[in-house]
Amino acid sequence: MEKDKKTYYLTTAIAYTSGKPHIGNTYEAVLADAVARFKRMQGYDVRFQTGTDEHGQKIELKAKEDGISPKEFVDNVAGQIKNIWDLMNTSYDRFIRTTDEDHEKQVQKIFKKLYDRGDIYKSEYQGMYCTPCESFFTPSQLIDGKCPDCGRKCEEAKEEAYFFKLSKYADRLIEHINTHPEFIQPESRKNEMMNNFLIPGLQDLCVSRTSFKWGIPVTFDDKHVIYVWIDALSNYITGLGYDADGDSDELYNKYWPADLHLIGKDILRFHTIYWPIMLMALGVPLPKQIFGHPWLLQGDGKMSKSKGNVLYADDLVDIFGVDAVRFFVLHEMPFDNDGVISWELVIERVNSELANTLGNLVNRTISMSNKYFGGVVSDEGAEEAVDSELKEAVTSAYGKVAEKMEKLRVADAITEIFNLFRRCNKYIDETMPWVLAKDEGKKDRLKTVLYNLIESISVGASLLEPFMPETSEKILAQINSKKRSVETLQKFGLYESGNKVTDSPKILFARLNADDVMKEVSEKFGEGSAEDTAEKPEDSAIDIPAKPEITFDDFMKMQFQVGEIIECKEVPKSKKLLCSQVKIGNSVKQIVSGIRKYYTPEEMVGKKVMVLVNLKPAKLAGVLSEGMLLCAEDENGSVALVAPEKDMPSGAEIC
RNA sequence: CGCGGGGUAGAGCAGUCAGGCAGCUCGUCGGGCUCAUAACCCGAAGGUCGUUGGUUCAAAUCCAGCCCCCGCAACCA
Repeated sequence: MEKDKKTYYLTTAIAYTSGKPHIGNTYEAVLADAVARFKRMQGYDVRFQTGTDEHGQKIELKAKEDGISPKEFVDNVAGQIKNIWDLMNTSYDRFIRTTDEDHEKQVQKIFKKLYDRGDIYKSEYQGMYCTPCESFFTPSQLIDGKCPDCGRKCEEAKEEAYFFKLSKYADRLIEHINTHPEFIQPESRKNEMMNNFLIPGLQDLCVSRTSFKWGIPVTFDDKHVIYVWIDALSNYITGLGYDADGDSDELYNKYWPADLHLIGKDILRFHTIYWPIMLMALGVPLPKQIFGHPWLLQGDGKMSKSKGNVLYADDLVDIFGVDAVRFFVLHEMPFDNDGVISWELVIERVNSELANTLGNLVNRTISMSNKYFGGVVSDEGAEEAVDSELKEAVTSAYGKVAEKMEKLRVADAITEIFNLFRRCNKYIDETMPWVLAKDEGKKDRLKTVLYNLIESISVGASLLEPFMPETSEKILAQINSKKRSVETLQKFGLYESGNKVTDSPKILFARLNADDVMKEVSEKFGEGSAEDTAEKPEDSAIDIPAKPEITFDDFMKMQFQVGEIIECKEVPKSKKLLCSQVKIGNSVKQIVSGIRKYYTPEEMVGKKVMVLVNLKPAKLAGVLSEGMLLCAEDENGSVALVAPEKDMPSGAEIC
């Protein structure tokens, strides 16, 4: 039996362990889980892999800031991510971490193999180099020709690095994409990749770094660590026990090539270009499909990061429960547009779909069964014409859902299931069981009506399992039934006649009062308004990386003065820039600042602020700037101008 | 002319690739019902499909221009 099963291997992108994942990241895992569960239901032998991407400079730095080792740092974050995935009931088979020993070992082998085959070669990376910081920068990153970190002079330099010959395989990849229209999904993305990257021509990819240490070392050249591409992408095969020397695991032989890589639309390029080329170079078959899903955005302005209330899956679960959150992200995500989430929207969905349509249906049906027949549900065969439409809706539901799922239209699949529940509610109105109950002669008809309802709910609940596993189970338990197989979902009348439903139905989803929920939310996670955030000095302290010590002479080189803003307007063609005329003593300087998001030109005028006067002028968005307005900046990039504490004349020196 | 996404009823969206009466859910209003979680069922109102022009018997849909919003990139001196 097992051998005959068709396999289905799907993966999510691995999450970067730089911090706690928000609801958008979680969406991907839940989406993959729904697909995985649905495929299992259809009888596939499914393998579902997810995990974390744990190397890189950013993590090295963050760990340093926290005063812990990178490994401790990623252990902590990966733990959080895994907890959230578990909380969301994602049924992954492996949670791979790029720091897993088996993964690291294979990545080294893959790198070596590509090198041995001549697809990776050593060359030089050119750029501007700051020796004290040991960092490379592109010319555009430099601040006035100087290092953006320490302000010292950078020099044109070369660093040795390994490069991967993408161009060699470009033609083959173009051919593959053209002959496999299903390869990149949604299809609109295909043109994007072709036009922007493949057709203009691929540049060889830099695949190693010497500027940081937190990565997998190149075995034959230990100055280098393997950069993210080869490290992270190869998780899809190393997680199955792929071996570059040909001694791969059973799992690999069984499940590769993957049926689906589910990823965010932002990383489509890496998965549809770099990854396939890597596989071609290794002589490994390509995955069948790569789906770049849209993003889940936080629509409500009230939930900005600067106010500290970004949406996290665990907070949402705290308020709404796992299945309500799963339902929301799966159902509210449009297929190729970005979706929106906010507390209010979740409340509305929970009330209308989960509480009203589904919860109430189950509850009223079970209540009637108890009220009229002591919970016993039996089919007395007293059919009437109205029944056929209900039966048709029930038996055709699976087909409709499967059709949507085939196209990964998960939201539409859920809609189909809820259409079934809606149809059941309508059936209750059509048959009016409470009227039948008053007529002793209609007893058989009443029994049959309730039987039809319970049977319909049993099918609906089974269909719900991939999307809302807990709810599915709860409903089936309440009606004393089991999850149906795909075959039996398409037949009506398989609920065991004479069976008894629970005599104490539990509310599946309670209706929520928006005001109460919002109150709870602000008590638990938030602070009411932006104004009173200031009274949390403990939390609002932030640390930034220390810069090298400077001498008093260095300090004295800088001239700070009080400046009065006498005129200010937005810089056309820019989004963040304001151009101010600043009166300093008796002269006026034009200064451009990137603070448009936080100050309007009107409120700038008249302010007396701290100005760095002797900064070399530079052009920003084509406009000359002759100094710098000093600002305080918090961790979210929100800024406040620095002003003298008492009124001082324009031009007063600050020292 | 940096790259990309979007603008369809009060809200959230589908429909656009293959042109053919403008649709779904929520909300609002009216009605019905009372088994149920003030739930359920029926009906109605509500849209210049961002804008201008073009192609067509016919355009939300195809073509061209313009406006606005959102990401990214750049720039945040």
